[in-house]
Amino acid sequence: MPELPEVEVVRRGLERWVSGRIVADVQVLHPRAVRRHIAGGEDFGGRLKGHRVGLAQRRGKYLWLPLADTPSAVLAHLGMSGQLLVQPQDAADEKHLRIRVRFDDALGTELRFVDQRTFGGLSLHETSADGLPDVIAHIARDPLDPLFDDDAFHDALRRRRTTIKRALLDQSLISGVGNIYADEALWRTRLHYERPTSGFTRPRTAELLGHVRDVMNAALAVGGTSFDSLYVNVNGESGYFDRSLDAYGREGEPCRRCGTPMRRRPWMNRSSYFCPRCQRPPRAVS
DNA sequence: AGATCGCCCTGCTTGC
DNA sequence: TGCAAGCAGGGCGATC
Repeated sequence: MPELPEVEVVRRGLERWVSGRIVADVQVLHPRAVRRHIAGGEDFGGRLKGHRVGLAQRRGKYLWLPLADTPSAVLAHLGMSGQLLVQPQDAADEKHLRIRVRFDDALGTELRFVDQRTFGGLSLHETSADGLPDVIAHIARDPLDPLFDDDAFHDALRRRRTTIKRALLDQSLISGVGNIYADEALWRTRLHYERPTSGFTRPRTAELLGHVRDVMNAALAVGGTSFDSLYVNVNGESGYFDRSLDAYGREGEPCRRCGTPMRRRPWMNRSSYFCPRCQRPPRAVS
């Protein structure tokens, strides 16, 4: 599943292989892939045609391609299984190919949106003065954004009546943190996922944010090396998930700090992985 | 308005 | 072996 570092790798790939090219034709092969484009697939393709693609942008797990000389952008979310690939035009269609974008040049490659589970999709939206697509105005800056405000995040944590993992996954507070990196950062900070945010001290928030950034940067460092080829590829191919996870998916395996078997708990239709010794529950939560 | 929860989707894994 | 249930999970809309 693509998390923020993988999405950033995709953004860089798009910037290199797609930005600057002019759209010649768009094929929408599955309506669900453009469900956020209310006017439908036909309208989506028609509005892209003839426009030059600007520099690829990203916030959290959203990325978008501005259409040059227009106040609009193609917004993309990869969801659970989405991929954006730059493929040779004569390459065989992927089994779950949803959208194809051809360009008005002789480079011989096309952009493909491939998505097995169809949680992701593309859509076209108006952009505001700062270039942000209007439909993601509510998405907070992500922790790798230089303009992310650590103090404001801390203040928001103190105001909320919620627990820390819910807050980490709340895209209006901080974006780009998914279930995996939330568990990783909490393990590193020795925090239980049900710890109330109202009692957080400034140093604790700072430590947590530091660990969130560390795990993301580590994954980015690994994942950013493998894409320097003709193809923009993503989707867990960084190898980071195979070797470097300390918490996620490690139920029953020894904690890398203290050796205590790690636990998994059902949580919000998901799972939370934690060390019962390093990450003590706040009250009667086991 | 803040918090919670169900739903969308498909392929792999697990269990009977 | 075959089938059903469970699981993965980001984001959004409905609900309280």
